[in-house]
Formats: sequence, structure tokens, C-alpha cells
Amino acid sequence: MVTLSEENYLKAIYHLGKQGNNAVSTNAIAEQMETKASSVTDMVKKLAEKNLANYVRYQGVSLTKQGRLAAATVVRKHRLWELFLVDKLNFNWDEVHDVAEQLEHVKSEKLINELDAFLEFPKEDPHGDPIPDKDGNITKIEKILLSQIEPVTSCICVGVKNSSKAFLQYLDKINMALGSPIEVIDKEPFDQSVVIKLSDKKINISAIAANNLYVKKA
Amino acid sequence: MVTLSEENYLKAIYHLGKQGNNAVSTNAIAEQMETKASSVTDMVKKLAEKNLANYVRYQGVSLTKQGRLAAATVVRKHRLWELFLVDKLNFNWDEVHDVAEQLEHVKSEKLINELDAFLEFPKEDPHGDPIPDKDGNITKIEKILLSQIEPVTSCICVGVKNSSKAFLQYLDKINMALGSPIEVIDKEPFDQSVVIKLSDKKINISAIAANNLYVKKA
DNA sequence: ATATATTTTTAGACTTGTCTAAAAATATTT
DNA sequence: AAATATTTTTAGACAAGTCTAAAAATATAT
Ligand SMILES: [Mn+2]
Ligand SMILES: [Mn+2]
Ligand SMILES: [Mn+2]
Ligand SMILES: [Mn+2]
Repeated sequence: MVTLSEENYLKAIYHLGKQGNNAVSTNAIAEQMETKASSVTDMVKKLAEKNLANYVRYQGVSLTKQGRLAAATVVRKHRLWELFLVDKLNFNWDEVHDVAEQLEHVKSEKLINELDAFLEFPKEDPHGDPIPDKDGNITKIEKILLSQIEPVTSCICVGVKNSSKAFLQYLDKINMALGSPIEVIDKEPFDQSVVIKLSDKKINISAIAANNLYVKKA
Repeated sequence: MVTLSEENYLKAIYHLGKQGNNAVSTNAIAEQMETKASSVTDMVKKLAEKNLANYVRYQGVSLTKQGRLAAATVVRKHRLWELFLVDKLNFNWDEVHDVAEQLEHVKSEKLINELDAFLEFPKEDPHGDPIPDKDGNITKIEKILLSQIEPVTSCICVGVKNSSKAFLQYLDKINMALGSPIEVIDKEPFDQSVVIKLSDKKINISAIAANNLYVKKA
């Protein structure tokens, strides 16, 4: 039995070290979870005790095979619920995260598998992030940051790196959504901003925004 | 903010005293929740402190207006989720309770209202129990225990009083479901068992089963 | 009306998860 | 290679929710 709090720590370690394989620092976890380093130390000991994490004092944490599957399962649930909320319950992509943060902890194998089927076994969540399968495996989607694209290139919006409310709402405002066709027209040497054509309108995307938007070449 | 544990207590009080209007005893709550009386006393003080319950030492608990709405909202969520699981995710009516017990605590007004709309504003859950509306009001459905029906009468199965797994699985076994047409043929004076015709087969229903099945006259 | 039984509350302890403040280990500078 | 800065851990405290055992209040029986 893995508690709600343990699940949140597993998820943080999973996200910080590539799928939990890399060791991550106590402070990094504390920052990600908005908690204190001392709390992290305590919890990490419990995770190690339960064979979910590898932990050596002063040397960071990584996930065991078991811990990695547990973490991936939480991520799977989070992303399936996010997609459910957008596709079936009329949520906007900037409204789903907090609710999914709760739903991801509901325990029922049947629930998650039936939800998966109900959504027709999706591969990505509403932010373009991959949904792990039952065994925790993800199929990496090929995606490049908009900032890396050289003009002139046609591409398609496939995801966001930063999925904060503010950024998602900005994208809504400029009419950018997953699947939107984008033409990269020009790049301003002065501030690295990018001029794109989106639904026939030319708009300017700041370097910071271009650094948080994933595209694939058309 | 109402905690998960508080919500469970509110629900118990709501169910035990008709919608929480009647005072219920510490022991009754403890039994319903499979906990100890001393734990109930502690929690009931907290509910009173938060103006969710009326509590006088040694004299039981009832809900305040605020507590009643909070409890009804949890019941609303529980029953909407149960219906979702049956209607959309292929759960059987005997499999939904434990999952709904978790889902009922997810906090999001939008979630529950959208779920309500997605299910087309249902009035009843998969066990024939009424679903409270946003304001906590329920529309009582007219229903009589099968044991109260005099032969010969045609009626329809509309709900269960006892929704334990065992009873629900028994009903599955005899092919009884919500909406099933039933003809009450005879009542055995010796053991109060009831002979009914269900999908053209005559079967015998024990007094104890007949006392847990709701019907309405056709 | 008193004795007995039952119910309810209190007192004190324990677990989980968190925090602050101080100590210990590791990293970085000079 | 010290000295200094940073990171991490430990020690001790606290809140929420639960439990056991004992005390207090209420209900029931004689
Ligand atoms: Mn999310
Ligand atoms: Mn239920
Ligand atoms: Mn519950
Ligand atoms: Mn039900």
C-alpha cells in the first residue's frame, strides 16, 4: 500500500530524474513539491524502507524498478484524467491540473483501465505529454522547441514544456492549440523572438514563449 | 475546508438521522463507520466547532443547515460517480461503492456539475437511490418494499434497501435488475417468502430478500 | 429508589506527515 | 589546504485522526 503522500514524492522523483533513473537531490524534490528539505529526507527513508527508492545519505534518491512503476502509474492516471476532463467534461487545458492532482490518487485498477478504454487508449494528454501504458512504458513523441526551428519552416504545435495556467491561457489568447499549423517566418537576432504565421495572421512570439512550446516539422 | 474524514462523518450522520435532521447516537455512528465511539466523540466536537453539527454532550448529534448541505453534496458526488462507473465504464452495480467512496472526496465544483451534465442530470444512482441536486434537495421516489405487496400485483423493481455486494450479486444471479417487471404471485404464510414471476419464470424470494428490494406498482 | 448495565466521554498514547532550529556532511573559494 | 558556503540530516515539536482503558453520565431493572 502506497499512501497519497508517498505517491506525490514518487512522482516528483520520477519527473526530476529522467523517469526516476537519475539520482535527484533532496533540495530539488523539496522545491518541486513546495515542502522542506527535512520533510523530504524523512519521506525518502520511508520510500527506501518500502523498496520504492534507492537512497544513500547525502547522495540523492533514485527509484527502484518497483518505485518507477508506481510513479509511472500515478502519471498515467493523472494524464488520463486530464484528457477525460478536457474531452468529456468540457474543461479547458488550463483547468485540469489541480483536479487531476486529486483524481490520480484514486485506487482501482479496473477504474483506470476502463477509463483508458473509454478514452480509446490515448497516447497523449491535453498538453502533449505522453501517457504511460499499464507497464509504465511511454512512447516518446518526437518534438522540438519552437525556439530551435530555423525559418522558414512549416510545423505543427504538439505540446508545451511549461504547462502553467498563465502560459496556457496566453496560448489560448493567441489562438494556439495542440495541432495548430504554424509557419516559422523569421527570427529576430536582437531578442531571439520568433515571427510565426498562425491561422493566417503574423504574430510575434517571445523567446521565453518559444522556449516552452513544442512543435514537430510538418 | 472540510477534510476527507469529516466528510465521511457528515455522510454517516446524514444517513442515520433522516438527512441529518434527527439526532443520532455516538455508538450508531461508530458502528456505521466501523470505528470506535471515542473517535466519534472527538470528531463530532470538531464538526460542532466548524458549525457543521449540533452537539450536546450525551445527547447525540444532528447536522446544521451548513452540515446538511455539505453531507448532501458528498452523497450527490458518491451517487453521480456510481452512475458514471456503471453507465460509462462498464462497472457492475456491486463493484462501484468502494471506488465511489474515494471519488466522492474530490473537490471541484466544475467537475461535479459537468459530470452531472455528462450523465444528463440523472435523478437516481445504480441502486435506485435518489441523487441530491446542487442545493442538496432530493426528489423522493415512490417505492415500496416487495414484502409489503399483496398478491396478485404487477410491479417494477426500482431499488434496493440493502446494497451489499452479496445481495446485489444474488439479484444478478436471479436476473433481477432495476426496471425488471415483477409479478407478485403468492406469499407463503409459513415463512413470509414471496413467489414472483420474473422474465416468465416463477421464483421464490425469501422474506429477508423481499424486505430489501424496492418496487413500485406498475 | 437503588443497584446494575449501557452509553458516552475523557485521558493519555500512537502514527503519519509536516515544520523549525541546530548539527553534520559535502562543495566551493580563496 | 584551509576557510567559507551550501546542502543534507537529525532532533524535537506539532496537528490530525485514531485507539485503549478508565471515569462519568444516563438508562434499565429490581
Ligand atoms: Mn498535469
Ligand atoms: Mn455506494
Ligand atoms: Mn468516502
Ligand atoms: Mn448507491
